Amino acid sequence: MTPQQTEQFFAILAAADPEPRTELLYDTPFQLLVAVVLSAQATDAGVNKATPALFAAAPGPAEMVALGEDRIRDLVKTIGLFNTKAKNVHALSAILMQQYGGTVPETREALQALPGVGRKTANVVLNVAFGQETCAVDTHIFRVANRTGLAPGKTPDAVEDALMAVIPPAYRRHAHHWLILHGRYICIARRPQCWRCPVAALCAYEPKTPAPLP
DNA sequence: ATCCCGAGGG
DNA sequence: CCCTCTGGAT
Repeated sequence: MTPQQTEQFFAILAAADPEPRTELLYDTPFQLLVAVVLSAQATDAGVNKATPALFAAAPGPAEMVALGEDRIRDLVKTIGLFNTKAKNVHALSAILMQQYGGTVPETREALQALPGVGRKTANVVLNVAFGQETCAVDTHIFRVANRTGLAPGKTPDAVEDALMAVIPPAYRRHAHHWLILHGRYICIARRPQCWRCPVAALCAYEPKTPAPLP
């Protein structure tokens, strides 16, 4: 994709959502962090169902530590990989209390040192909670970057590097948001909805899928 | 490369 | 019934 096409690509996605909300959907960076840790290999619907009760019981890291691993596990039972996730959420909360005064650190290194937090989760927190110009390459963005030809790469890390190299400065802050929504609702894994895709003309994916018969 | 591991969709 | 879903650690 040429730089002009890349510019157009983002201009079109941005036009669909010109002023993405910058307020957190969760009350605090801590709750966002926990929600993203829980979202690994899980559906967003499953996480959205479990988090209200979890955060009602433990809104911050102090309460999460007090709640204890067993009760956390109980509250996230309906999500896959719940054993690992309960352990990580509890351990991570304890570290925030011990090392960061109960706050969420704002650097990639500190975030990635937390249990259950890898590069993708760290990048989401940095972007969504702290407004940094990072792009978290999850399966949605990995697929969109490769399928469209926007920023091809064989590994998520390679795609992230490619994205950071091609995203025009004006779009860097919200590129993550626009790309993930595009992947979630239009450029779907099984059956991309090319017939209603706003960037189909710029996309390398072939054959473009036709609209389903009524 | 393998394990973790429930819910929902096709 | 089989597969995927906003991964991370070993």
